[in-house]
Amino acid sequence: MTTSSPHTIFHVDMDAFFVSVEELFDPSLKGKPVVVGGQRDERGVVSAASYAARKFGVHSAMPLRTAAKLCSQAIFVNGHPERYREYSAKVHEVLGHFSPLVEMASVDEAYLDMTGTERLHGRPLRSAHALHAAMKSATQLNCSIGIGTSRLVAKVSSAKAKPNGVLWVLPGQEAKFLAPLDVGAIPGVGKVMEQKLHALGIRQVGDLARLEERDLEQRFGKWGLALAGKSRGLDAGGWFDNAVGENVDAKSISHEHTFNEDTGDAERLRSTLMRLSEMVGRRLREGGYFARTLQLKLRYKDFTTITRAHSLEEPTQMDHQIFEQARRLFFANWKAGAPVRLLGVQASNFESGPGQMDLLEPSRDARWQKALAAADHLRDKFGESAIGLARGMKGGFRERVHENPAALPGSSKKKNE
DNA sequence: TCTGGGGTCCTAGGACCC
DNA sequence: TCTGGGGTCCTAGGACCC
Repeated sequence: MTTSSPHTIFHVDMDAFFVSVEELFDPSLKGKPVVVGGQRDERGVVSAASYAARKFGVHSAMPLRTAAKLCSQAIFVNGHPERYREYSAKVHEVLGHFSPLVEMASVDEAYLDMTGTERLHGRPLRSAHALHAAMKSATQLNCSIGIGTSRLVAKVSSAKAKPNGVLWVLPGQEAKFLAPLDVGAIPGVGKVMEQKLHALGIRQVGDLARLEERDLEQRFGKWGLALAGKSRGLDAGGWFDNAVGENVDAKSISHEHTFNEDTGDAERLRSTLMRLSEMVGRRLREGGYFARTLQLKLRYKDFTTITRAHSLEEPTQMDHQIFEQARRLFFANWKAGAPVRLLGVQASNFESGPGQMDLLEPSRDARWQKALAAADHLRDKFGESAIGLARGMKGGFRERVHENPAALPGSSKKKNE
């Protein structure tokens, strides 16, 4: 982003989104300590907590069982991803009335480039309040809005505006606004980086801004350089540099599953890999992606986790090819019989289309494509359980797919909700 | 406390080629 | 004979985000 004529960026963040949506479906939840993400005795983490629950120390990403201990009277609610998608679409629609440049950063937050909309919508604070009101009347949901000259400043200020507020950081005031905040407030600075900075006596963003760029680069490489810019309110590094609304293609598609209880049952593990492979294949076909690299993820009881990848000669989007690699990688690396906590399958390294078809048997791939298209169609029509391409499921057993809100990107928030 | 699921980006080492 | 260095691809792991 250039400095010549400052951009006006809005960051719109829905307040306690999952909880608020659940309240619309069950108004009796209002005002109570509510935890969304699963039941109190389940393996899993909190996707969202109501403000009443947060008073007990419950927060996103915390194990459900811990939340139950902290707040025994909390009401535990399973997530409903389809509801969140539905409301996310409503949110998106409202935002579209305010700027053509809207970018949903996750289900419950978005960036808007409001540069040059003043003639239509008025000054930033005025349009933000109009947006806030329009959001409430269209969705019955509260949001908070941060306004700044960069994504970074808009995002940090929306966090400061919570709950249900609007905050505008005037052009030129970015460094002053950020200076007193803890370094952990900078998006991209997590626990590890925060500790490293604290160890150097750097606690606030202002401390960071006073350092020489070169020193930061020497100590932290590329990321150090970006950090120097961020401390002054600039969008530096990675995704932040993209223009708002710019379409970015997916880089990977993955599915993973944590078992309710660890299992060393080879047949069960195999059938889970099959199901995950089908889910990945399905999404590849929906998106029109062909993947060259397939990766297996394996987590044991003690949480040690390995990933093993393999790149194919020709990219694929077909279930059986994905499964073939996942299965091979699994049985080549699994300590046979060892209890497994999690399995995952990931596709990446996308290319635009399939390469050479099988010359010896040109009809083979085509037949598969056709069969899969038909299966996808049936699933669309009758639901996920209508059909399984899973062959050789001797146990006759499939792990049940249970709808978890966390399956949505942007489902939990470690901070700043 | 006992740790989900779906992503992105970065680093680092080794293979391989020139 | 000993010893380069750059570039690219692949793989593994980890920090971080929502």
